[in-house]
Amino acid sequence: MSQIDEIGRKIIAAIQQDGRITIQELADKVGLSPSPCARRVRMLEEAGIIKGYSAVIDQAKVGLPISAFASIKLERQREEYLDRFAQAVARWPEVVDCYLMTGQYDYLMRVVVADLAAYESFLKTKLTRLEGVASIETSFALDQVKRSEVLPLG
Amino acid sequence: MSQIDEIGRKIIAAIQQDGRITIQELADKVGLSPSPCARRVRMLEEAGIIKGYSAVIDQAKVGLPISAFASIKLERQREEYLDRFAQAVARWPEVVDCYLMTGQYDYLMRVVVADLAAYESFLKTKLTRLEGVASIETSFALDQVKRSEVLPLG
DNA sequence: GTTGAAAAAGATCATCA
DNA sequence: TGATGATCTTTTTCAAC
Repeated sequence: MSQIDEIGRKIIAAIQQDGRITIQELADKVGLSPSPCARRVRMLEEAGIIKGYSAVIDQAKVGLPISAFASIKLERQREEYLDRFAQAVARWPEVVDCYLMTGQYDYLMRVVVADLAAYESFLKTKLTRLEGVASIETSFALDQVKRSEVLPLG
Repeated sequence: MSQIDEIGRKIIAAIQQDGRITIQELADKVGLSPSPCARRVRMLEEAGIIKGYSAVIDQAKVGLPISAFASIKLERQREEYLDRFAQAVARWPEVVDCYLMTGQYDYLMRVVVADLAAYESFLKTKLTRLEGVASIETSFALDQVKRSEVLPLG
């Protein structure tokens, strides 16, 4: 399963950097001929290692300059609350990332919005209305210092 | 610049969901014929709205199950420190996301590693060695509840 | 795993409305 | 800005090595 060899790592690295690289270029880059290279990519897709492909969009340029980080505590970590929370989060498009955390908070989420008013609205009409939410603490990002699409393989 | 019309928004939404969608399919989906659709995609690329394309990789399946969130305070928010910090972060592949923040911390970063030992090593050999870092607080993600590649456009 | 060739699919470009 | 059709590139699939 996670028995990925040197060539597999090279493919994953290259395909993260350019999700639209052609099989020929990729084959060159990893030192393979096109056929086995294509076969390997297909295997990575079928294994779920490559989950999909996406265009990387400039948030600010599409009118969404704000990333708000909300740290959330639930009243109790009851299974029921956790499930409901996950379902709600899945429905809300503003929430682009959400993690179940160790430590003093239960969740950390990144919320992408156009302005503070939109964040206010997200809080009032969605997050605070969810049952079981005990507290919310928000920090705002002033600037994105780094965003890498490439995982640190070997 | 951010004068994106309905079709532009549809293109951006669709191309985030599938970064390898063909121009034909995309054209169908947004109600255009292939040529003008391709022209629009190229314009979005040239405007930097589409920054690139990437394969979405399953972190856990490539042996990187841990996301650590480090909140960092600098000694002083001197320009010099900020620049150096940004440069260091750019060099470290473990740091996949990093934001300059409002509030009690200066930075929030997500660090992707194979295990706690690797995070320890990241702290010891890299982060704590950087001049100007006053404090580091880490929380670990137990689970990824959501990760969306799609921004909440209109 | 490699090579090479043929068929199918997609992208691109000039041109016209 | 959008549509159409010709051309070129790329991908895929297949054989044989």
